[in-house]
Amino acid sequence: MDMIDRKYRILQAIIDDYILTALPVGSRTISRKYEQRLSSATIRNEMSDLEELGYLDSPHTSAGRVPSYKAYRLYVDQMLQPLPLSVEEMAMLQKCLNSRMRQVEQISAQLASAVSGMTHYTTAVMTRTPREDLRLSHLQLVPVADRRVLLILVTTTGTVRQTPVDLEMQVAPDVLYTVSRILSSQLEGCPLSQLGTRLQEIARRESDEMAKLLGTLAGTQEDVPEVSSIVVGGRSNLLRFPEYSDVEKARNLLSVLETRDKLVSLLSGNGEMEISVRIGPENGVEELKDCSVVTASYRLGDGKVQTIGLIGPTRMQYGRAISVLTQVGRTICGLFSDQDGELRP
Amino acid sequence: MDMIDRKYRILQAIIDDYILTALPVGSRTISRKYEQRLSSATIRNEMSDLEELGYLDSPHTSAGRVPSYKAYRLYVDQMLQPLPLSVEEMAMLQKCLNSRMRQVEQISAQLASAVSGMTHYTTAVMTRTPREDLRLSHLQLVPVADRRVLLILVTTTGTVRQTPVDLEMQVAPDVLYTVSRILSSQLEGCPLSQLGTRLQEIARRESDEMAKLLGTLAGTQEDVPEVSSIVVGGRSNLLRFPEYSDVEKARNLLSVLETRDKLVSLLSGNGEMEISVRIGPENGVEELKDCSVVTASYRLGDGKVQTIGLIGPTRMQYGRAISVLTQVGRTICGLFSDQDGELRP
DNA sequence: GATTAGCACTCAACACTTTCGAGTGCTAAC
DNA sequence: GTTAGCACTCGAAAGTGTTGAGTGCTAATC
Repeated sequence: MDMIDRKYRILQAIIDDYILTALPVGSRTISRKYEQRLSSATIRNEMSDLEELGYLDSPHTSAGRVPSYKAYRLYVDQMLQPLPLSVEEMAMLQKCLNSRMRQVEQISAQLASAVSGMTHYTTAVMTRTPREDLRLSHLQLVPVADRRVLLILVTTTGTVRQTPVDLEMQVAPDVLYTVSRILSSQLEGCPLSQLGTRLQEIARRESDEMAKLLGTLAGTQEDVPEVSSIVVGGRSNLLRFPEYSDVEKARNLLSVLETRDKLVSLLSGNGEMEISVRIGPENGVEELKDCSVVTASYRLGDGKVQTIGLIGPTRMQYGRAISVLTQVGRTICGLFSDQDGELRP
Repeated sequence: MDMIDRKYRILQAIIDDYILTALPVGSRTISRKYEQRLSSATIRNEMSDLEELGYLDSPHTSAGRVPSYKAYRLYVDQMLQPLPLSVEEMAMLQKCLNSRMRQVEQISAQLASAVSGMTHYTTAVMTRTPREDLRLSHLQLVPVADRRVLLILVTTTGTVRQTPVDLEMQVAPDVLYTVSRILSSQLEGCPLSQLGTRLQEIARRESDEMAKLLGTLAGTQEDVPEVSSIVVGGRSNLLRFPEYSDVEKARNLLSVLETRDKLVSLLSGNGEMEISVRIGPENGVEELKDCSVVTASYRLGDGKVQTIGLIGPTRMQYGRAISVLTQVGRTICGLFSDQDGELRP
């Protein structure tokens, strides 16, 4: 029996137990539940070593020991065994995402609630549209009121964006249609981010009336927000954990979840289709220094990128969290065969 | 000094004090803080009467007394004095709603966060569109992909609704335009709820190809949800109140706020531009039987109806809540001079 | 007759002590 | 290297008094 290996196993047992119970783990517990061939005294010696190595902390002399951040890091990096979901759970996920939904908001909400239900962790779903990816496919002006039109932009990926525009003069529907057709053909393939500038250019080449119209249109295409929506689900789950039975802590946490900026920073900064685990202070938000965040991003086929984040105490069930997010990724990618963010059964 | 009047004043003092402190109120407190000309013994007698009348409860023999639901009801119905907001607060509200926003979701979120910030109560904002009110003003088909078009409906109030439609055959943009124009003129003024039926009717009079197209369009106009969005803000405020320092209670409450149905029922059922106060069990949601809900509805000019609900403990600052909601109503109605849900500075 | 002072009684909250048990570290024996 | 044994530590839980805010009742006072 390799000694290094044994230390490793004991550390793993401690982390597993602590994740399960949230109670400091004593040598006796390990000896009875995990390493029955070793006496508590032996475990004690090992634990003493592990503490010296920085993997364990002791809250006080006669409590058990608690894993340190370093331990969780090691655990996540090396000790995690894949933990497949049950068939029922996968079916549940599939079913939940299957229902016909049109709005991204709705999908996100559904997803957040399903995932938080499955994991018991608070779940945040952020959807953003990387602007550079969006190119114009079709443009249409629709009359709404006398001097008011709706500018509809269809992108190559099928996303639709609508902007109300107030014109300075009245324009006949037929004219609007002609203008739409000309602009459509001239601007096809133009990145949405450059649409304003391109419209200005075209306007410069046009005569008085038309230039004015195009100028007004250009003016509406300035600030398109990148992050479109953030939905949070399963907040009440936070209060299940004994670490937040202190109301003040819970309140802090909840109020972070109400701060859009902090959520964005929590969910940003990892690549596409990649799962990232940020333990404790790693997540960068001061108030969440003893929370961990597991995030995953998926590309939704229509140019949108969705990031799902699970937020829980540092003693999170990382294996479970990662499995669920992986499966969600597979399910979503399988479903999104469509162009406008609509799900297909 | 009228005796009835005095009882009244004492009850009011008790409620006021309890709302402020959340602590059972004793006779001595009232005698010192509110009715200095009366001794505690006198107050005691009055309180004893009030208890017999059902306005006060005593948690146990030697605690003070606590207002009953009946007392709160009386308080709200008869004792409430108008409590105008400060100039700063009104300015804050105005400023917060003033910023240019396009999406109803955004307005709601902003509003929820502002109102919950001002009142320290959790705030839910529901937006719905009474279907019967919506009538078609303009219809436009926009090509998106080969066999895919976007059906855009503009209502008389200026709301825009878009539905992606998959066609069975490819249709040239010019044809789409012509069809749009004809349908627009034929269907103008048609309530959105009847749109599907009307399209079917027209289809029946048409030839093969066209009938198919119209039939497909009609098929998409079936289930338009009435409640479009619910946004909740200031959840963390709940944990400020000592009544929710019991984590289990707080969790229950939070999880009600995550149940869309319950939120809908909480926010539904009061008329337009009217403020409703539902105390404790009156709000009809079992889990919220010791919460009160103050709601107000406003018509947004574009046919949408927004309902704002403040959720807090039964010892809510009703006066304050009502003032804030009244002011919000005024501000919103002032701002919504526009047709498509966009706010104007 | 309404008001009040006075008194006995109640009960939660707080501080304090004791007990208990789960834990540790160390040492000596296996 | 492993383990049994022992002394020690410390938080949690349970028990104990004390305090103070509260009540209800009665008798005296205005």
